[in-house]
Amino acid sequence: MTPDKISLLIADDHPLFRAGVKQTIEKLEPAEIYEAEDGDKALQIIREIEPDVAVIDLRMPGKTGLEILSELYNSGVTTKIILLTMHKNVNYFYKAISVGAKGYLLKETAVHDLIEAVKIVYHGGTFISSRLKALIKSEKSDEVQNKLLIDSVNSLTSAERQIMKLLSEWKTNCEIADILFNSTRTIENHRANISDKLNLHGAHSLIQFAIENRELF
Amino acid sequence: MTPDKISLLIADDHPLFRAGVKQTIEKLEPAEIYEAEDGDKALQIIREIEPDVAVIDLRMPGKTGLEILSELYNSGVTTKIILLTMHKNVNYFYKAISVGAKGYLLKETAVHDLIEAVKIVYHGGTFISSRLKALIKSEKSDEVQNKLLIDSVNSLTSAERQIMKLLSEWKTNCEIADILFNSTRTIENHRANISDKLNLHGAHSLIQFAIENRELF
DNA sequence: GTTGGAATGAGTAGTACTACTCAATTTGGG
DNA sequence: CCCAAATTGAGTAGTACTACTCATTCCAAC
Repeated sequence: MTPDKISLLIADDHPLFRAGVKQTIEKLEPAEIYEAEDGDKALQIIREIEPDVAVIDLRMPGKTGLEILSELYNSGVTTKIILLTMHKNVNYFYKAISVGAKGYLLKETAVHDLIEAVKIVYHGGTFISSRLKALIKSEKSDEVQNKLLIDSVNSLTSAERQIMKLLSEWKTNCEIADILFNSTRTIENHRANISDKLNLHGAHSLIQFAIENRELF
Repeated sequence: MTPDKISLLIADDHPLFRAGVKQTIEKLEPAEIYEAEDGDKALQIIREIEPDVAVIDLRMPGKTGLEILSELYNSGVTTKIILLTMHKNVNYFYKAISVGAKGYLLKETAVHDLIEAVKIVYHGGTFISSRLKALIKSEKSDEVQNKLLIDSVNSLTSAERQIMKLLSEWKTNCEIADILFNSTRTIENHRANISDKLNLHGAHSLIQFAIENRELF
């Protein structure tokens, strides 16, 4: 089917998982396979070798998959990137798409889907886990809502982003104020503005969002 | 080295990861390999087939690895169980050991370590990721402290456990009170007792512990 | 059949965060 | 240079949780 060997990067910090992906691909498709165990090495290999396709884990030591996508977006690199993650968080999916991901696969996905995704993306298409598609449709949060939510997250200022990062580490307002050399009142005001932008209300809704979506900040 | 084929169960909800483990073992060691994609199937296979060794993920749909260990503890089943998880949480490790795990491996572990662990455990020994051993030693929380902490967690009453479960789902005191048909004051008192047992103090320390150690409840 | 743990509930005081409004200063881009 | 956005800070009121103390009921084990 595919006349030439596909060159492929597998980036994941779990050696056993990389072995699974590698052997699955090799068994069914001739391919030149590169491996990376952290985000920095993955980025380096993509820039130096420009493989046809890269299958990248979202959460890795060093740079996350989303950070790699952001850095390569509009950089002229032709490598097509598929995110492969265990996170069913739809916000991560919308973020990935918004920074140029060509595919989004859940780790719970069947072996067959990975081959399919690599082929399709290699030929210029896009691939999304059917399980995730179902989630997007079924969930109470409808599609438009979530796209808007990602736009809101992207609209956060750097001070606001900083606070979300610290919140995702369970820091209190007091601690954040100390770290940023600000008054507690300032942090409180930033929090209020963030909650406003993200349409969050109630007790610990903001810290919950920060922790459940920490890769977005 | 090993005269007879080892029979081995691999339980993990990620097909690609199972493929990695399976092929890694098969390449280097003759083995009869079974697979399970969730906790219930894993438990069923262990009870029916009693494989020599079972490599089980901590977090799975259905029963978790820790729940499987608890159910099999003192049940007479001879299968030796190795937990294989990405969680570096030392509390999970101490809990696993306290319910009879023979090995505790991090997913970031080298391929070689898995083979080693299976062999050692098969022959009656125990195996712990060197990375985790390092963590246990280095961390500010010393070994004795953490063992005591697990004893404290195990000493929680059923009402207290229930509250920790609900807290790990970000429920507020108000919501928990409604769910359990209690007064908010009762929940507050239970929370105080739990914080006392676990030696937790300050703002959101209890909900943080509940979320970061949810598999313990 | 009493004793101790568990579960239930309350009083009171203090801290942390939310939910509004308002305002001064700083800074980057047209 | 100027304007809009970002950053910084505060007033006030209310809610959620912490940190103690204390009391009642229930149940199971000795």
